[in-house]
Order: sequence, then structure tokens, then C-alpha cells
Amino acid sequence: MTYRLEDQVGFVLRRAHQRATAIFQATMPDAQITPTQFTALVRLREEGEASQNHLGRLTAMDPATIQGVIRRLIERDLVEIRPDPKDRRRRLLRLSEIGETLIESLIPYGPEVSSRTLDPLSDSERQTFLALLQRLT
Amino acid sequence: MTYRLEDQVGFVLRRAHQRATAIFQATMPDAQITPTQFTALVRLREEGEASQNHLGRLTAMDPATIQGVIRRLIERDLVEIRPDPKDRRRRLLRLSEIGETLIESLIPYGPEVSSRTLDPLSDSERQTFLALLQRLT
DNA sequence: TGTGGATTATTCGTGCGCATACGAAATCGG
DNA sequence: CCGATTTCGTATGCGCACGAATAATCCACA
Repeated sequence: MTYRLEDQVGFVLRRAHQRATAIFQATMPDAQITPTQFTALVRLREEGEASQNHLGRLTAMDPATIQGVIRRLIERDLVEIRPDPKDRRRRLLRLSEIGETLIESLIPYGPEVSSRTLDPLSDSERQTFLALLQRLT
Repeated sequence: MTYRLEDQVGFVLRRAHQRATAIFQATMPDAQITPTQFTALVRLREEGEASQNHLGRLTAMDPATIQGVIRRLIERDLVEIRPDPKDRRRRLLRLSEIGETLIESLIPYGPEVSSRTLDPLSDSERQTFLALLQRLT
């Protein structure tokens, strides 16, 4: 009878994600970088070197998606690529000097993005929300 | 130093939204319908008739996005379109017979999608989570 | 009455997201 | 060692998302 779209979690998640993306774009000083590109750079910084599919798993992107993300990062000279001598199927990815400098300069803005996104909630609500959200994944 | 990606709300929102979308696709018996198309059909059912931009606002899609969604729904004969005689800029949208039958048959699965998406949480946690999530939008 | 600003819809370009299919290479079991 | 299976990367196609630009139309108000 009464089906309320605004009570369906998928609909609200979609809108919350849209808002989070907009806040990311407005907060990050580099206008080109996207949330997914940022994620890939952060993971490469943690890993040092990773194959394409492996990086995809670390960033929650399927092989078709990570392929395009990496291509754009290589075009911007933020990521370098070389064949894996041990496994000729693989391509090993690593940050370039430029990429490392960029991600180091952007990471400090990460918490600000999160904080602005959670702005409508109090501190304790933020903790509760994030803990529940993490359990959904 | 320690920047934990999995604690950034945008990253977790992105993954939760991916999961919600996958559950929607797996649960809805119509394999063609997408979450956004479903949303547009539900809103048209509520509104009866609406212009394209107005429907976009009701479904959280910008004009460029709703345009493509509507085009695909018209191609599937789920939505009918006619010019607004009172305002020649507008195009009025309404459900077709087929569209009305389809959305009536799909709406009962909506709560099941939500329920499966929230599966990792208890009943009281679900209420808490949804209330906090709604305040983020 | 007329004009300047707002609204409506369209188009183009870029980027994420996934299903599907493919070929090359590695690996595992017999 | 050899064939079946798995993994890796690539490509294509479709759909969502948004910025920017454009043209048509409407409306408020001077």
C-alpha cells in the first residue's frame, strides 16, 4: 500500500553517496582527481607495487573499472607501469614521483571530506553511523 | 601517517551502494530494470504526471541524467510522453499501462531489497542506521 | 509593453560500474 | 609431462552521474 521510497536503504544510500562525492570534489584542491582515483593512489602508496587486478580488489573495483582508472592515472603521469618479470600476465603498478607528491599533499584533506560529509551528525552519532555502515560491506 | 581508507565515510558509502545495487539486481524479477529506473517509475506512479526536470528533482537526478533514464523507459514503452499545452518548454511524463502493471508487480520486492541489504544488522540497528543515513541527505 | 533573468530540455564530454567474452599465461591434478 | 582449470588483462556495450554550453520559452517588473 504505502511504499515510501525515502525509507528504502538503497535509495538513501545513492543520495548519500552523491552528496559525499560532491563534497569530495569541492574539498580537494586538485579539481581533476576523483574519489576512485584518490582511492587507487592511496592504496598504491600503502602497497608500493601491485598488479592491476590486485589493486582493483584493494579498492573495490572490478577489472574493467580499474583498467580505465589506471589508464587515466598513467596519462596524467601519476602512476608508472612495468611488466612483472615473474608472471608475464601481470602489469606492476607504482606511484610516480609526481603521483607520490600529489597524494601526500591530498591525504590531509581526506579527514576534512569525511568530517564535512558527516556534518549533520554529532560526534557520537558519527561513530555509531560509521560502525554500522562498515558492517554493511 | 595513518590514514585509514576504510574509516572514510565516502569510501564505505561507495562500497555499501555497490552492494545495495547488486542486491537490487539479484532480487528484482525483472532483470532489465535498474534502481534508478525503478525510482523513476515509483515517483511517476505517485505523481500521475510530471515534467522531466521535476521528476528529476523527485528522484535525485540532474537533467542530463534523467533524460537518459526517461529515454530508455520510453523505448521500453513503460512511460508515455506528451507536450504540456500550458508550457511549451515542458514534456509531461506518465506511466503507460505496461509501466503501471510492471511497477505494481515490482514494488512488493522493494522491502525485500532493503531487508537483504540491511541483513548484517539487527532490527534496532537497522532503525538507527536508516535514521542517521537519512539525516546525511 | 518589453526586456532581463529564470526555467526547461538537449547535447557533448568525461568518468565510474558491471556483464560478457576473449586470449594469454600460470597452476594444479593425475 | 599434459590437459583442465584458474587468473590476468583487454575490449565492447550499456547505464548512471555531472559539468558546461545552448536554445526555446516563460515570467516578473520596471
